[in-house]
Amino acid sequence: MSQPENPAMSQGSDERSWTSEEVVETFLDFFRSRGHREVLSSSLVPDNDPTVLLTTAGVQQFIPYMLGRQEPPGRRLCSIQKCFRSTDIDQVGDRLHDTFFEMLGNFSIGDYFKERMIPWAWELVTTGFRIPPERVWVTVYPSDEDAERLWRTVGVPGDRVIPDEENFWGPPGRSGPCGPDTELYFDRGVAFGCGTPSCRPGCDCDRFLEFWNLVFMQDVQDTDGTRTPLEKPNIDTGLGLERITSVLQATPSIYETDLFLPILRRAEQLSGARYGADEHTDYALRVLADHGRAMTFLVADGVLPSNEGRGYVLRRVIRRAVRHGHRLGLEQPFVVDLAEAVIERMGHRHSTLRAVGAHIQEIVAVEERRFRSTLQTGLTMLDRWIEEARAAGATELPGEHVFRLYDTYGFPRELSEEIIAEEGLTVPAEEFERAMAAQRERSRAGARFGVKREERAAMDIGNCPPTTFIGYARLDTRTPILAANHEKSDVVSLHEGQSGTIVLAETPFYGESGGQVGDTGEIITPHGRFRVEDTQHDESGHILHLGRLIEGELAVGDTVEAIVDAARRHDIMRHHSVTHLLHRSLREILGPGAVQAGSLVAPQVARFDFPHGGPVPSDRLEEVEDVMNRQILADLPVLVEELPYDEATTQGAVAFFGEKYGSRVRVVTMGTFSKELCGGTHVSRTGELGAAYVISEAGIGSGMRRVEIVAGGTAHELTRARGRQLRSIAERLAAPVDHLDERVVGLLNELRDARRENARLQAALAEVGAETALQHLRVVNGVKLVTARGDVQSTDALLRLKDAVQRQTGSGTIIVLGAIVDGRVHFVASVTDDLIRPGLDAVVLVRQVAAVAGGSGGGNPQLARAGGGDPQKLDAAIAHAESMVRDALGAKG
RNA sequence: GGGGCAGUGGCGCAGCGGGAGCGCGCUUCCUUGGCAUGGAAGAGGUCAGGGGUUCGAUUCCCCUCUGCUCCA
Repeated sequence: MSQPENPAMSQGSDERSWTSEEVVETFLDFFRSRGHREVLSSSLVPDNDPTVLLTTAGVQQFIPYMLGRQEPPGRRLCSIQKCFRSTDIDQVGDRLHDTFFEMLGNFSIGDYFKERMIPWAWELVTTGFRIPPERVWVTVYPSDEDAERLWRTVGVPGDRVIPDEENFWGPPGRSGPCGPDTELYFDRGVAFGCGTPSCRPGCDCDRFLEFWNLVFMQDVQDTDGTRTPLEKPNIDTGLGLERITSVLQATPSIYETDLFLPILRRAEQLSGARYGADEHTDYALRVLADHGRAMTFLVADGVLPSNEGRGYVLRRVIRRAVRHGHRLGLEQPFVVDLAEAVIERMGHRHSTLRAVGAHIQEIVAVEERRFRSTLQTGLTMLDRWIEEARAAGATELPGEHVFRLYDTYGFPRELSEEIIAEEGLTVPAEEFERAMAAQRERSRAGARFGVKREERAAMDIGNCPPTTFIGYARLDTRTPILAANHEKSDVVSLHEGQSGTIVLAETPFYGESGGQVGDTGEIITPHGRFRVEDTQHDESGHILHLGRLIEGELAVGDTVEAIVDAARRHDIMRHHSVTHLLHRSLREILGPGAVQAGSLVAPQVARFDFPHGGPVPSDRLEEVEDVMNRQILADLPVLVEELPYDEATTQGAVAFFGEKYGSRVRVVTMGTFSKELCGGTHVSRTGELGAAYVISEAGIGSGMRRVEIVAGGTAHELTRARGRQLRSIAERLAAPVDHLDERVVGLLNELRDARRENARLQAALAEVGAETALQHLRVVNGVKLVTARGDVQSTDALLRLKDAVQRQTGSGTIIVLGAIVDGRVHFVASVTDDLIRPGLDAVVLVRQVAAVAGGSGGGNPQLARAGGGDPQKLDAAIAHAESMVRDALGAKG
């Protein structure tokens, strides 16, 4: 690229080139020296909001602070946040789009505001990054006069401050904090522009690059849309690392910065393609560069390929990479090398990449292998269709075919179209879209919605303070009712028989979380009893008791007795503790890849999902059981402690995804065997589990297995039930339980032998039967006719009887045989090829014969079978057969 | 969570309302000094499991299980 595009160069004041590391340090130094505390990037998997798929902005982890729900570690914060935006995933490959990126951000939690922020931003940009001031433009929200004034004050000329309606940062959901924002643009020069007089920031052309967004969070929006000013407004900014680096390194796009280039170079090396030589290969190389980073960071944060949620995002990223690698001619697996390049380039700032590098490479390699095999099956299908189309002289291939390939076999659409185009054929695009729309419609029509969550969300209990959970230590308490809800609206009282939701000041009831189901129990009011059928959390820290008033009255303000069903809770606690033992045992037996991907902890059973390539053989499951039960017999103490998050993870606790990332976390330790972050409830010694059994192991999706285990009372009931079943079987087979195995093997052998013997006897009987049947042989007009009743036990034997007769008579034969099998009439008719003519074949014969006995049948002209009807009429039907054939032959004369 | 596809000898697959097939592999024999190859004969299947429709189901319908896949 030519010199003048480098702002530094063109300025002539500073000719050194920036590295992205220097960009990061300059940013952090700037804000640290202004009282900001650096907070580590949170995981790409958001841990404080289950409704968000992946972390998309730096502010995400600070929202609880801004809403005043949690105490921030400081009022001035800054971070380099890993972000992932999946909405543009299909556009990645052009110069603009990417999925994974890093966001430099500074945040004010009710501390400084615009008056400070705008001058700082200007200072950092012009003095810190030394971007020539005349190349910076800004946009502001039209009514935000403060921002406009502040920009002018720092020295931005009025004609470079552009009002823009778009500059408003809405609340993340229906309600929440929001406010105007102001955006900084870098003017890359007229050479990049569209040349129109109206070209300015926000234009679709490449001239103006937005690189920094400053959000002034000053209002709170209600569910009905009204905004009220925040008492203490916040600042949230996002400066895209890739973009600012691209500006400072004067590259045509983010892909030529030192953040992407080493990865892009590796892709070049692997494929032999050269970046810059051809727009098509450039596109593919950029896909590899972005997706290489994306998949590496996703896996590092615990995401695994699957068919849903973030796992699906990861799967698509890896598959797109493979697909574009394929376009570059990469026939051999390569994503492992891509991951390696990313780890090499980024491991120094992201040490976890190095720590789990081997794991990352294994995961992506497996996914690549899987996808390559689906590519293979798709290719063979496509070849066949193309051949068929050619043979039929068609110029296009039905869109349904391509859709089917995509929907059913996961074969990429563009690849289909590419190959078809190479063969000189086309696919009508609208046909594909139509099929896709129809599929969506079917999908939607079949979907049902969960009612429980909707009801819960409708409850307006925002004014209550968060509920205090006391259920770790106690299972009952006295406490006031703070709010009640009935059929989606708040009420002050509930009447007998009404269902509703109740919020207490404090509660021993555990709200469903971390896989552990909610508690049940009772809330005893001064005048009534409320049956708690389930307990849930809402997003604002309340614990909701869902149930029904089974007796008397209940009013908000009542002081009540809240009593958890203790026996059920103890069953749940046992199953939660055994889940930890299982987790650790699985890792011991199957390897470190067996990390928790989901779990259900219920009173009757615990269910545990984890990634694993295929079925776990039963002997391995037994080993897992052995390990678990050894820990139970060792009666390990279960220690629960609250620790600062950092301390807990450095101690080696296994951190799941979705754990609370507050200042303090609960760590559950079982002897030296297991240590996990966990908010659930546990027994105090592993001996309380009694025993643990794996009761099932199954696949729940590709690469994902589910194990169900039971402990405590359920385990005891299970062994008892199994014992009963065994004894019952032993009794039936008249063998001691210890010898059941041999007995069954013996019986199966006997059965097999008996079947064979039976087949032999049937064959022999057919020969004998044939002799008898042949006594009925007649010759009519030169045709050999056999109509007879056979003495056989099965339709199969009747058929063999016919074969035996046929062998004796040869060609020119018509045979009609009938028999009674299991109380029903069956017929078989055969006509040799030389006799078949219109009006005379086996089907016609057998239908008419069976009709006499009230049945019907069919087959082919040579051989037909029929059945059903009245056994009494068998002889009459056979007699009819003979006269029928005589008529048929006689008519022909 | 909702859709689609598949489950047939050890492996890869065909068949798709009327007697379970093909290729590779396996066993035995022949050809050869031996191997590769070639030739011949043969063993091996509750057509995933359970219901239903039908005179008759591997085949059609429903459910379950298993695997693959798309969508949210």
